Amino acid sequence: MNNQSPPLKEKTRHERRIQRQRRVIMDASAMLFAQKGYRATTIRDIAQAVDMGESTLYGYFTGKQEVLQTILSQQAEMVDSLLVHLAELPDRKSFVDLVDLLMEKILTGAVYNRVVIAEAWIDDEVLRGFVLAHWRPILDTLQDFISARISAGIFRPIDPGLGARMIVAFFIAAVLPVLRGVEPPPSPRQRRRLAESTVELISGGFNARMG
Amino acid sequence: MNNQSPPLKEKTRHERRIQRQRRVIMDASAMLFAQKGYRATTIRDIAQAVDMGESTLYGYFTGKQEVLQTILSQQAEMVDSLLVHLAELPDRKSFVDLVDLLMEKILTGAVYNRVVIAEAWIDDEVLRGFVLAHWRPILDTLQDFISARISAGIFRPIDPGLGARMIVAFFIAAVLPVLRGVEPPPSPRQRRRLAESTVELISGGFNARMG
Amino acid sequence: MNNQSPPLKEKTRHERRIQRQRRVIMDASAMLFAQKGYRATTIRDIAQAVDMGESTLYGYFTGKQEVLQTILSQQAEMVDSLLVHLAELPDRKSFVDLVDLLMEKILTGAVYNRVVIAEAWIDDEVLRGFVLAHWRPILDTLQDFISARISAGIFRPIDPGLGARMIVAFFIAAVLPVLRGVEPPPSPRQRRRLAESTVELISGGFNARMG
Amino acid sequence: MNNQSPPLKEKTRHERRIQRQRRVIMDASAMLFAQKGYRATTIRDIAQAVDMGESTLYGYFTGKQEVLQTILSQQAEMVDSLLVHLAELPDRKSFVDLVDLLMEKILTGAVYNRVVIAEAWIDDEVLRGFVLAHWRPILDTLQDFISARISAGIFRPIDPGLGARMIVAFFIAAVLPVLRGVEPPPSPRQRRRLAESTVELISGGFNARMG
DNA sequence: CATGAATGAGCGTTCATTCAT
DNA sequence: AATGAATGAACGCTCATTCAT
Repeated sequence: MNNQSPPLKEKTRHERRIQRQRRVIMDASAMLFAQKGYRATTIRDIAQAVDMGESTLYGYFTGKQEVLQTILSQQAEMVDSLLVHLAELPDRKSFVDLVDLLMEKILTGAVYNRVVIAEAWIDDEVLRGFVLAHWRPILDTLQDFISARISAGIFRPIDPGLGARMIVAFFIAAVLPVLRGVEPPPSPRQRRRLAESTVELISGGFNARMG
Repeated sequence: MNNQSPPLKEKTRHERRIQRQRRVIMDASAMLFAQKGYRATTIRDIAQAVDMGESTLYGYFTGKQEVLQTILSQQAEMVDSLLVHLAELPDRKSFVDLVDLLMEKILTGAVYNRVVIAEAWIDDEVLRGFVLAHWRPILDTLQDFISARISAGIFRPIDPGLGARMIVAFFIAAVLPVLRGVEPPPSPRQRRRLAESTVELISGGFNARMG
Repeated sequence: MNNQSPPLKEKTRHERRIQRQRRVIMDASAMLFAQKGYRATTIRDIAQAVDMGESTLYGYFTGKQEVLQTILSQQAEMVDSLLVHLAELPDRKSFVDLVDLLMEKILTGAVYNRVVIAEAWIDDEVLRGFVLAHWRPILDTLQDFISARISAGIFRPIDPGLGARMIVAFFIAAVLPVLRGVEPPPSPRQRRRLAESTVELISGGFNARMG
Repeated sequence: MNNQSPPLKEKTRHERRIQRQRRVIMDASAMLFAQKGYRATTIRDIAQAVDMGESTLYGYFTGKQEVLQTILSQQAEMVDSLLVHLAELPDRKSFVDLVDLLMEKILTGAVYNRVVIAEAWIDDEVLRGFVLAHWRPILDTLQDFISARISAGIFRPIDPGLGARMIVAFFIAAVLPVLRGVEPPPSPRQRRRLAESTVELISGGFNARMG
């Protein structure tokens, strides 16, 4: 029999329990941080939301600050994970896939991103350490993508920097209302259609083609 | 005796003084709210910034909350004032003027807008009462503007809602880094050029024209 | 069957185990109480020091308070045990032996005594119940000892109370730095020499003898 | 008239008020620290003792810690002030004056010294930074004093280090019960007599002079 | 018997606001 | 009108102790 690893399993079970609890706390905290802001959210609020004693939380996090830090770090990792996909995309798949993927990734865990943005909007350290630092490679990749298409004669010769920023702009415009919670998250179908429209408009612009 | 108007004048002078002080307090507060967030900014911080006693502030505002409310209201009025200009623009002036004007208005008092955004991002009441309520007419106007151009055959038949959102998207992309303070405010020249590039890209898209 | 005494033996073995554990816990606690103070020492500190779960400690003591009480009681018993030796000493052995013995007893388990002093210095109940109550007989014995020597013409006629206090004074001076941990505990040889010097000075004073 | 310095006086008045309040708080705190220990004394205890709101205390001290620090520093200064007197004494005045002076200084503000001792007994930093550091010069002076008397043939040739420690020993023995509060502070007369007895015993020892 | 998890009570501290001058 | 002083309410956090396994 394979009962050679009970100690491992035992440990894993315990650790899984802890991880599960941390998740529960983080989810509730993110929800509250998103709705009221980090500062205005009290430990009591969080404890109430997860139905624990306040002091119990301190068994899973060293304090309110660490809950936020963990949320930020987790989202930073999420952003990093985008890069892996992006790097291979431009050649193999269409522009639409790229936009669709970015949207999907961002909107998954929308509440968490709302928290990240809220903090980054106020705190320089968060902005630089967690947002700019991790998004920069994405922007660079986009810029390379545009440059390559210009070289290939697919795009007309525009400033790649401005171009990259514009893609991000559409992005933000599409995604912000959902993150903020004024629009419901789109279904995969809706998201795909939005991505297609977006790419079409970016590609062709508003202007009518002259016959 | 010369007591014809002195009471009036006295009162006016006094009121002007009060208004001046309220301005000073609001400016300092907005600066601090922008940098540290409303919650994290203490009355003591503000009093120190304007070099007054803490309790003196209560002679000009009923409390910290009212300082914020006043900032929000003021910026809501600013947004309303955009509408007046916008309403006449589409016919007389170019698209570029429109974008340029919007940018200019938004970036004037950037700190105030940063505060508005920070609060609206967190507080539903602020979002609805001060932001959505006042920006909605602007969006509608943009949508009308696009519809009109489609009817006129200038734009190709796209969804006007999506179009309006895209204009706002560029807008946000151009303006957000300045509001956030990661980019310096552009000079009028730079702003104009940015507006031109933006409009050009919106109009023509990225794609190369086929011969 | 051989179950005549097993229950007894079993119980005894068990009790010994418990006593051993209590000792371990008390030693670690005394160390920590001495270094950081009773209040500042947490159950967690103790548990960590003895490598047990925190709640396990409650199987051996009813709480932190009882650990302290046990330490205090134990040292009170130690002081009582001094009396047995003292009572017979003055006649049979020299003054030096007396001082030496006291020093040895006090410095054995120095950490425990440091804790006792710390508590007695702060808590009236501890001072009266554990320190004064048990030291009083020692002081009385010393006083009797001095009175007897005065009667015998060995000491000159001084106030026996003041004399007893002075012996204790030398005592404290010699012992306090070791208890406090600013001096290492003396070797038996060093202790003997210190006792001799002390007694010599007490006997003869500082003054040079006039020819 | 001498009303040229009102601003100075005004400032002084305000500062005096603050100093007075700090004194009140320190006195009450020292009392409580002495009775229950620093750790066991809560801000609420202190606030209650001085009949203030808890938060009011923070207008005078940055926290509980600073109250203790101030007490410690103050007593350290007191000890330093002893040195000034000591330096001139040995030649001009008698040994008795020296002992009497030391006693008086130590017993003035006995509660404060009790707190200092309590902390020094537990906290190494306090012991070294506030006690040893400031008492060392006193001990050195005593040692010099003894050496000088030995050279002059007044004292017999004993170890000056041991001698100094013995003087301190008597000192501690005389003073400790008062600091601890088990004996009332002596009147100046009583103190003088105690000093005289002490010096006599130190000088001549217990032993009867042999005819 | 041993223990990690849970928790209520309470701590030191902050701060928007009010009060007395 | 201006202000330093005062404060209640609430916050983040700790810890001795209990509980469930």
